[in-house]
Amino acid sequence: MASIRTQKRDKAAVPMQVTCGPCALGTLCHAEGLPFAFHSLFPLADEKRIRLGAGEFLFRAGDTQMGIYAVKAGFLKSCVPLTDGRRNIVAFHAMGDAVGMDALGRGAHSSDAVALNGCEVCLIPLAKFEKLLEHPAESVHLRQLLGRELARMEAHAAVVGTLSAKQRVATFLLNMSAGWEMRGYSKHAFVLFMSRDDIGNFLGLTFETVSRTLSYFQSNNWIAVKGKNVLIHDLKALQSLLEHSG
Amino acid sequence: MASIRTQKRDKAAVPMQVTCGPCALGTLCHAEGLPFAFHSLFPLADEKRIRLGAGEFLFRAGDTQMGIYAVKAGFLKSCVPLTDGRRNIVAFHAMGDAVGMDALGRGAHSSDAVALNGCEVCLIPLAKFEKLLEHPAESVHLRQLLGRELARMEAHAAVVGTLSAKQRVATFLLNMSAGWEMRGYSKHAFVLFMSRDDIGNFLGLTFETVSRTLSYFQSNNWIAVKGKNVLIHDLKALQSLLEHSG
DNA sequence: CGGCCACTTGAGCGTACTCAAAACGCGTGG
DNA sequence: CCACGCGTTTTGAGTACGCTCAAGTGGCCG
Repeated sequence: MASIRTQKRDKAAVPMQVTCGPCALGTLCHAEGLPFAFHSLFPLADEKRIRLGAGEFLFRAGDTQMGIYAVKAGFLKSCVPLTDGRRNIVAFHAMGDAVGMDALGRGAHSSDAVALNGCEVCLIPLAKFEKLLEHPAESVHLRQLLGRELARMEAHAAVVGTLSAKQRVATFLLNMSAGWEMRGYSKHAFVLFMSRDDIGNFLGLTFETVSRTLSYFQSNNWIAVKGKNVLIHDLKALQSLLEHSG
Repeated sequence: MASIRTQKRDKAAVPMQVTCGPCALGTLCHAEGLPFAFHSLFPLADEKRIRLGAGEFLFRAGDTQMGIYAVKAGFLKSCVPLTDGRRNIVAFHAMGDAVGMDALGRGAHSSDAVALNGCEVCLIPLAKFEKLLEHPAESVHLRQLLGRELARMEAHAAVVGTLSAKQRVATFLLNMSAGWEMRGYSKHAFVLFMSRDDIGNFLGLTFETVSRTLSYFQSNNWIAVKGKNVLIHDLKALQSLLEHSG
């Protein structure tokens, strides 16, 4: 397993001071696979940049919406509050993602957005946003973005509602893999940017079950795991887990 | 339990021929609690009305999007296909709801929409839709609708991902109750318009568990159930189920 | 009345959870 | 540099919740 590097550079790579130079937002705003020039919305965003440390809140559920945020660097999670006080992670966000759109309904956020590590986001103020959307093209872009997010959330609800633990973790790995590939990185080797606890919370499992399942995949030589470093040896094996119900 | 009527009129009430007269869409399009005049979008829809029998598809996952649909009468469900061939219900739709918005991302639907009984929907063709949205007010309305739907789906993902069976069924009953109240009906007495199987599929449970849980609630005198007829005696008891984790 | 379908209820099982302990990584300080 | 301590992760053992399989009930329609 010499090919798995440790992640020493994690914090060094995001030293709380991210400049726009290395942040290739211009090209990576398409990273979501959007069929349009999403970055046409975001150059404006430079005027209001926000830096967050690990664990800091971008916004909290209930906060009135200031605008929409574009992730320039680092990673965040979206958590919806439950009636019993717990929080459930419903999405992870990486470079190029838009965050905060669920507030467009009420004008107030229905979820928290929390930085997983040092990260930087751009705020597009609501007023500017409205003005920008007077252009039909941008208006269509936003609708597509929202539609895509809605479809993604529907798929996630189906995953946590029906699949077994092994299937959920496999789906998670495959989605991470596809996400990195879409951003131009390897689909076989990547670093999980969240804890086992976060993965479990996201998938509706305990962190012990996540850990056990990853170990199981590794014992089958489908993957290699070392801490947050993942190496996928057999994508097809993971996919085939999803093809048979149960 | 004499106050629970049987549902003899179910099919008679929706006899495959719904006129616009009894369908109070004009006022009920606000039924979702939208803070705007949603019906300003939908008068146009009259030009293309669609009637569906129970079990008929409004559209299927993969179909190219023709437009957005407004439910005028009856009930539908949205189902996302899983890789193993099964389908998972991610939403139910009633009078006044908009259906098909998850296709705005790809231009193709990512879920099926299936009629639960005889029902009638209005199609707003995509072209007309785009033209209508040139008006800023309507554009904002649609964004709010999408944001609301997104927030609702996030909440649903959290429910099926973290809550126990009793909590899920309680949440479901409370949401049904709130939905009927919002539409001007009783929040204590209503008719479930879907089967136990559909409820289970929606909540990530088996229909046996749904049935057992309803019986349990009834044995506690929190509700009365007879077939699809529900009478809620103790809303607070159901709510208190959600206040303590586990 | 008979058949069908949706629903209810029961008994036993299996997956994922709970509780618990040990190993590991990482930052800090001697 | 190594020792220490904290938090995360791994692994284990027992439990419980919801699932599976199965029988029985009730409503509806031919």
